[in-house]
Amino acid sequence: MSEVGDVLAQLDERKPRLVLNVEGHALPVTNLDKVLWPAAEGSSPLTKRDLLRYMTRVSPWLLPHLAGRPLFVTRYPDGINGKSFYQKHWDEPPDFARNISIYSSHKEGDGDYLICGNLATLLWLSQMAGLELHPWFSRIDPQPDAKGKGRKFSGSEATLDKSVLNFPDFVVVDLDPYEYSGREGKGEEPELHRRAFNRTRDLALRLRELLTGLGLQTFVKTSGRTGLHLYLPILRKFDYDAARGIAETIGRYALQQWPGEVTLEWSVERRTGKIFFDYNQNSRGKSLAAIFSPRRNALGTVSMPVAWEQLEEIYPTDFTLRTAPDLLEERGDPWAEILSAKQDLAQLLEERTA
DNA sequence: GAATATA
DNA sequence: TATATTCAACGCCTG
DNA sequence: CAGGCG
Ligand SMILES: [Mn+2]
Ligand SMILES: [Mn+2]
Repeated sequence: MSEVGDVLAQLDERKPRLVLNVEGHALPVTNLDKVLWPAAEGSSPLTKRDLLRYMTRVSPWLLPHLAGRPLFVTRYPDGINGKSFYQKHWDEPPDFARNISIYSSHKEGDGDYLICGNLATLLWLSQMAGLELHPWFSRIDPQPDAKGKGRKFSGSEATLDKSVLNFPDFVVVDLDPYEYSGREGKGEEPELHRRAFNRTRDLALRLRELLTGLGLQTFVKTSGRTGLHLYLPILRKFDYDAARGIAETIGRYALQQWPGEVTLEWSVERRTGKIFFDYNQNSRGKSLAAIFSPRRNALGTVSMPVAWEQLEEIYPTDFTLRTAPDLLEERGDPWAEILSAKQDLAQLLEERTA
């Protein structure tokens, strides 16, 4: 039996706690019937067992996207309505998990970061109620496009600066609609609604047209909450600062082209009515919710990749812990080849400035 | 959620 | 054995 | 340096 089928069969045993055998590793899992996503309008509750099943089923598509990337999580031990917190470092991760030492400017010293390279690590994070996965945009493997870059990440800022971890695989754009439905409580973030999502979708389609015109291939996914994530895969010739500069340039162009739709404002209140073009995540140690990551959303939505041709037919709530695995098995992952579609921005800039 | 301390 | 307490991030920008 | 922000 496949590893996925084997773990799913073990999870069918209706005990509240089990010791899973995952690829030969013993993994204790507890509180399997604890509700992490309470029942909402039109949806039954989702438990920790449901989370483990979901992660197991999507793992064949998810793990390749996490390979070699430092990963942190948002933990919700008491469910999505309970207290949550980020966790980047683990004292003593299980022996099947990989930990690497990376310099941190904040700490002025080294810290250990987790890299998730197997199903056991993924399910251990679920047991820790690490629902939301946040992988870096850079990774430790220099193959195939960063062969000369350093592979030592600790000791000093200078060492990390010149290492492969300072060179992201993507320029990313986070599109967050700040059009409010009017039903939000005071001080709350805008909730998902049709008009705001449709505007965000239309902006994404225009951005795609712009980038296609420059000969660039872009990938799109739902964030799992209200907006969209655009990823532009690049050869690792530019560091994070340069990637951020490119995203900012695209953002300034978009603001000038569509001033009624786009905002680059850092102040939340000044974003009202517009779509926040967030280029600020192009930074070492920052992240967006991973592809296929569950989110803090009443319906149990996940971040789902979408083919551009399908973007006008979808809505973020189409993709949940319940629905995404079947869809993935039917249609496959539109992002599967993203690392084979890396583009030479250095050459493009050279051509266009020449 | 887990480790630790205390009754 | 049961309960209480503590802990779990950080990079960048602006004033 | 503190506070805002994601
Ligand atoms: Mn977003
Ligand atoms: Mn954002």
